[in-house]
Amino acid sequence: MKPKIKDVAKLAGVSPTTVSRVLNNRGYLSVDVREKVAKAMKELNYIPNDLARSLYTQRTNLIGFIFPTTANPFYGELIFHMENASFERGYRVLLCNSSSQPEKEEQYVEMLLRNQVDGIISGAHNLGIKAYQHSLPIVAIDRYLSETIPVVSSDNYQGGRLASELLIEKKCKRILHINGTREMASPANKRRDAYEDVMKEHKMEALTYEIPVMGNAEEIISRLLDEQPDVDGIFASDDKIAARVIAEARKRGIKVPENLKVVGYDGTSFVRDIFPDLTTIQQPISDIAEKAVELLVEEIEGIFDPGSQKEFVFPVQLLEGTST
Amino acid sequence: MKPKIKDVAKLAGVSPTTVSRVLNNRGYLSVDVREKVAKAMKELNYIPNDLARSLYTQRTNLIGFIFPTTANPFYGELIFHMENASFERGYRVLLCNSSSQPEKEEQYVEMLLRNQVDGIISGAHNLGIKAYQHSLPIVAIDRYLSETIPVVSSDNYQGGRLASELLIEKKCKRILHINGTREMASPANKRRDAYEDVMKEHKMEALTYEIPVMGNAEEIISRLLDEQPDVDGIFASDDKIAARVIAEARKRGIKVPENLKVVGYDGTSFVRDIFPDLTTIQQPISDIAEKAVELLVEEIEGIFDPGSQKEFVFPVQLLEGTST
DNA sequence: TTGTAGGCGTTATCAA
DNA sequence: TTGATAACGCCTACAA
Repeated sequence: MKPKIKDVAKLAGVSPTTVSRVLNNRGYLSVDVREKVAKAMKELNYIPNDLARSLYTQRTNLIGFIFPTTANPFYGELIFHMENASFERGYRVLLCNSSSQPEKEEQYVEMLLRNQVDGIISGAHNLGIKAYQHSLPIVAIDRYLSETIPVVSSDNYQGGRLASELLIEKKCKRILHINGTREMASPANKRRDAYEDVMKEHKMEALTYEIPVMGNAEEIISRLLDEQPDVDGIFASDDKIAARVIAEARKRGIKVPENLKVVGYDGTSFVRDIFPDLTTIQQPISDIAEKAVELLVEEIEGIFDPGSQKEFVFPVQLLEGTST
Repeated sequence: MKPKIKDVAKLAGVSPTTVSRVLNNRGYLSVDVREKVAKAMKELNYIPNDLARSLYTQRTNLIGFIFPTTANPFYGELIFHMENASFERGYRVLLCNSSSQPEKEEQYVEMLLRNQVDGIISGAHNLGIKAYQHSLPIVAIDRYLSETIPVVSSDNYQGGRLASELLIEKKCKRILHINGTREMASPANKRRDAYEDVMKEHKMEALTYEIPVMGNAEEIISRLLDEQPDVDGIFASDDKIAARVIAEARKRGIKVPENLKVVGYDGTSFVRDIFPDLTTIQQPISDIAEKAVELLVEEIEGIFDPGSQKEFVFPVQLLEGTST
């Protein structure tokens, strides 16, 4: 069996309390005892049981992440940075990929609560008021979850403007937008708002092709190119869609950027690596990740009051490739 | 405070034991009591504390994942599928991204042990015998960790052959390979072995450019193209490198595939989406994920004996794009 | 069919 | 400076 504090105590010839003290470096301890205990721990290869500890302390140092999917590098990178930031602060991460079963998001929340997580960071969609009711520290990324849940995001409106204005500068006459549906209360909708505002300012018609959550992007892109033969500029709401637009355009002999200019969104380092030609709006993923973890941990530790500030917005950056 | 079993019991007018029974559906229970308890739980919004339960049962239903980084879609997709498979089997996932601090991998293992995980799935590099010593169920993906730890992987040798032979079929005369260094005991080395075997069989010179773990791929690719003006075929050990080769070649005015043919490796769905033109060897990621979880869970539950079979290899598939 | 009591491994209070 | 004891929330013999 795994050694426990009692075993260490017996071997060191002290009481369990004393062992616990050296473990947590609390109270007065003679050097002698310290050494004896340390030796016994090493000898037994003792590893403390955090379950038992957490049961008593009422703190697990566990954070739950609820995100659509690590398979998408945007979330993958976000999660990578958040996990690092959490680890640095002494927190571990319980991972939930919600996208394969969006309706199970509530199950995930309950599971996290059963596991006594100290807080949750969510970038998923449907997480309603339910989770908040449990009065657990929560931070959202790019999603409005409720009145009192702070949201960390990039400056989506600014990003939408940058992308749209770039296409105008580049003399595009017919600029279209591709985005998800408006259903979810996401700050990402502001990308579309910005696009529409910019179009209006330039007296151009705004038209957005929507891709439903479970929709077939391929098909919608095809349809767009069929229906809009005079399109010469496309602002896609993420890099994956932008890349597909370019692939489909090439297939049809439409030259990018000569005949069609395309701007994406996200600018993950993976896509930058693999597709450096793509013009895109880069989100400061590591800043967002760092901030979200910082907020959550401060909320958990009672330093940050979630009522004090609701939104944390980070600037984006336009990265010009050769697709515009 | 959070309601506990005692509170539920009081409200339902029964003993805590009875509540525990309906919770676990154990022993004999009258319908009447069942309903009363259920009602009380709902009323109090009771959520069981898995910590306490685990402390007693000595099982957490927690699995630790140790992988380089979710930022790489190959791992991102693998982890996505593994998390789903785990969830379906009633297990939750503690996530560790080891790549930012490779030397901390042992810390991660210890952390997982403190958290009393039931098992570990690892695709990281340095995890030595140490972890095995703790006699915890472990499954490795694409890494040899120790004699008794089962390895799940795709058929790397076959993949290496497919890639190399394709380039030969396509009449390439000077075929190079790009891969990581040989240091780690990884089945991925077999991709290189296969390349070398195929070259030998065709009496061609084999030459591999190595990219160290922390190395600059960009630079090495540049050097390769500088030093090897007559190269007309490259087999890259992953899609990211393949894509970079293509980007660099284009920059130099080398036409792909006319003057240079490139084959990648991995074939993640993300890269397929964003770069469908790339010829690649696709790993059956979801099969690997599913198998790894299945093995681990069976080992945890005492069904699978890790001594019985050591390797689980899944076939790969050649996907031809226009880069060859 | 239901309740009592003790224990899972740790920590903190209090006394020595 | 150290040790006995109770408690964290739950589960299961055993008793009723």
